[in-house]
Amino acid sequence: MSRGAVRRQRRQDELRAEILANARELFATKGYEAFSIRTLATKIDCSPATIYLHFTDKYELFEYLVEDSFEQLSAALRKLDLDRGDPLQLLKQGARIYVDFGLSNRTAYEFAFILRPTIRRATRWKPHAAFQILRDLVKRCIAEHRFGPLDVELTSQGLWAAIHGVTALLITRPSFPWVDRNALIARVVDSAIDSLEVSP
Amino acid sequence: MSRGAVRRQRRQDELRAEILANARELFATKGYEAFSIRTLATKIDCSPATIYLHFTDKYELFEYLVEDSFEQLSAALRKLDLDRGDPLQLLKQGARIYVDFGLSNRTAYEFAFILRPTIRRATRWKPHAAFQILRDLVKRCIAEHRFGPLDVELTSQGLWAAIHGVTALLITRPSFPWVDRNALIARVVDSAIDSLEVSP
Amino acid sequence: MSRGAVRRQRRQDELRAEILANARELFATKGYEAFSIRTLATKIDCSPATIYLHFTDKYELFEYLVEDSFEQLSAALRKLDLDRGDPLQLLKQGARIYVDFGLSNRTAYEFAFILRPTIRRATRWKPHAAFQILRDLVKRCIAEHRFGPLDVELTSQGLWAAIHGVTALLITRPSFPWVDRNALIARVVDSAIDSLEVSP
Amino acid sequence: MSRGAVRRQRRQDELRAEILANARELFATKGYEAFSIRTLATKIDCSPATIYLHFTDKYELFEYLVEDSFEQLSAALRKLDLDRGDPLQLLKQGARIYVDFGLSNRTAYEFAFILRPTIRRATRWKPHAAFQILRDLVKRCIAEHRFGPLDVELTSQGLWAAIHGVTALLITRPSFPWVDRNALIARVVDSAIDSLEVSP
DNA sequence: TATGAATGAGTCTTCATTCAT
DNA sequence: GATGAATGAAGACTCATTCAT
Repeated sequence: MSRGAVRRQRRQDELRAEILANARELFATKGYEAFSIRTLATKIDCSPATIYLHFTDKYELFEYLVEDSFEQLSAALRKLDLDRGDPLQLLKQGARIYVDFGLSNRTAYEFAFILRPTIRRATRWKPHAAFQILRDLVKRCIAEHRFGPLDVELTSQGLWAAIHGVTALLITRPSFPWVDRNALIARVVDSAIDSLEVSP
Repeated sequence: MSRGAVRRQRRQDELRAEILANARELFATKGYEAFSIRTLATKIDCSPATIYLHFTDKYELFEYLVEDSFEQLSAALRKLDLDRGDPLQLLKQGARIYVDFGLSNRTAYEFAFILRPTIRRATRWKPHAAFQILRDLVKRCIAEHRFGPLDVELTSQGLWAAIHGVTALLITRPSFPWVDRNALIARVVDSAIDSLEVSP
Repeated sequence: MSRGAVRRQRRQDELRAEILANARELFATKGYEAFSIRTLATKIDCSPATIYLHFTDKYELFEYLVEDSFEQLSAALRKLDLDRGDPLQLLKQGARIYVDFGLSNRTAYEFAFILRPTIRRATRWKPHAAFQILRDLVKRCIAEHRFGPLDVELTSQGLWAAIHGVTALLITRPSFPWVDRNALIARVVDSAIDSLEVSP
Repeated sequence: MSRGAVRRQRRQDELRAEILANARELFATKGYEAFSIRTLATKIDCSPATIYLHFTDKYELFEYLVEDSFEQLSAALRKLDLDRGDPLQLLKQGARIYVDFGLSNRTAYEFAFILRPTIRRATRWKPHAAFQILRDLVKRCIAEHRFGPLDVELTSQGLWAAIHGVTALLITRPSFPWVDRNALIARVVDSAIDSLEVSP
């Protein structure tokens, strides 16, 4: 690749990154419908047509951000050393990472679990990688007798539901008079997991 | 009030009710932004301008439906005889009613806890009546020593978060491969509450 | 109807008429595709949205003008007293009226026989009233032995084709160095009809 | 010219040919306005900018195709041996070739006689070579006393008009319930010419 | 009370064209 | 010679809202 081409590519990438960053922001604050390519273009100071050089349409842009958000969440969870250590501790840590990820990456969390495009161009929500990780940990907890002989799928979904609950509420109702967030999260996570434990 | 005035008032009320019923439907299927006064007017066969005689704008209409939805939820919960019986059982029943309400009144639940208007005209989300009921039950559980000496507020919020989690996911991600819904709900409720119990 | 309503209706009708007149003009000069609702709106000094109060979309507006043009042409032809007189003379007069109509109502003629919308929303071109009149005259010519025993349909279509030819060329290629228009039209009409005559 | 230059020139020419072939197709299906350089570029798998290396703009491309179409039509007509044989038969054959050319080369015919670009950059339609051939035959018919002492120009234009009529209608109104096309064409041609003949 | 008409602003998207490389 | 990137201008169309009636 020539010097010029390299430079061009770089500018290109920067622009794409800027589009994504701003789109993320806008989608999350406005929701799918109220998000407008025009506004986005204005915000990053380019013409609407330029956006279309990178994404074929609004929905594709949205979809990309959803994928990307799942990606980020999985990445965060993969930082755990999943195969070693007490699975129950790992599960609690995982749950905590999940919630924390949501709170420090609100927009990503919104894409992954809250926003819904009106045009459901056949968006089927399938178990995501993060959920797989959770499930694997639950499986280990059962296998290693930290939990009773529970149904893996049921347990995992129940757990996910509980931690999604805190995360979603803290994100979407920030003005509610919440108690200390850390305590709240801890309580939800502990309640959900402790009850499954085989008492020693 | 004269006979005529009465009749007029009645027609008035009917129209208002029709507006509300259809608006609820539309808001819930389309979301705040994609909802259109025009479409609403067409659906109930009147002019857009007529809607404005009952609600000053789209947002006010939305807000009304939010209030109303909270109302409905509280009404459902008030069917419990809150002052008698085992508070722990009552709490579980209450939680179950909460989730069931959400699933059989998706639109109302969406208004109360999921939808967010784009224009955040300083909507402050304050503890709603349903939450108060929950809290009162928690308080009784503690007072009657079914729970340990827990923080009422923290416990109540944690509980709410968990049950909101299932409800919201079941509503907004219907195409996810959920396990049996009843079992899932039961698990979330039980997990959240059992762990708080003072072991007998 | 109240005084106010009448006045409103009148203004309404005027606007509609203005829309139609200007749309006719624009469609004819620009063609279907290049015609723009925006331009039309600007020309009659109203907002684009206003146009949509009268016609649901560009295509419907176009279609209306097509219908209307056929209507006008038929009206022009119906001025002939079709049942009396020498059918051959009537036929020649009819042909002449057809061409003259086209030349003095270019836009109407364009709608009826020249313009084609790109989006062919199933526009099936069916025999129009003007063509029926032509055919009836041909039928009479045959019945009254001014023509030989010709096929009515074939003869009528052939005749139509010839006179459409002159009309279309004179309209769409005005800068061609035509001979005297009257003579040309007369020639085409005469040639097309004389050859069918039973020599006396 | 060097070997390299020759090869380069060849590639060049091929590209140009491809542009033209596809542009012809697109212009004819979509009309002048709906034709898009972008679509063209996509179709032949090159960048829009590349098209501009061969034609200064959309209009020039269009114009070239018009010229070229006239060219093709003349070529088809020149297959007649114009100087020998019965001029009247030749004229009929010529007319038939004209119509057939139109029907089997719709796009070319559209360019030559039907399509009109919106931007009329002062396109003056001048007598084309095909017309000249027609006129020459008419002249011979008169000179050789197959026709009466007619005005050459008037006769030629009249003839052209008639055969353009069938051709244009058959092309632009294909869904009309036409009688047998061959018979129709024959009728139009015969009618137009027979009437000019000096009866033997 | 109810509404038909009207509109300004804004939606997504496409286009012909230019220009630096 | 060829192109990828960029854009200004324009396309059809929809909407919340107002206002005269």
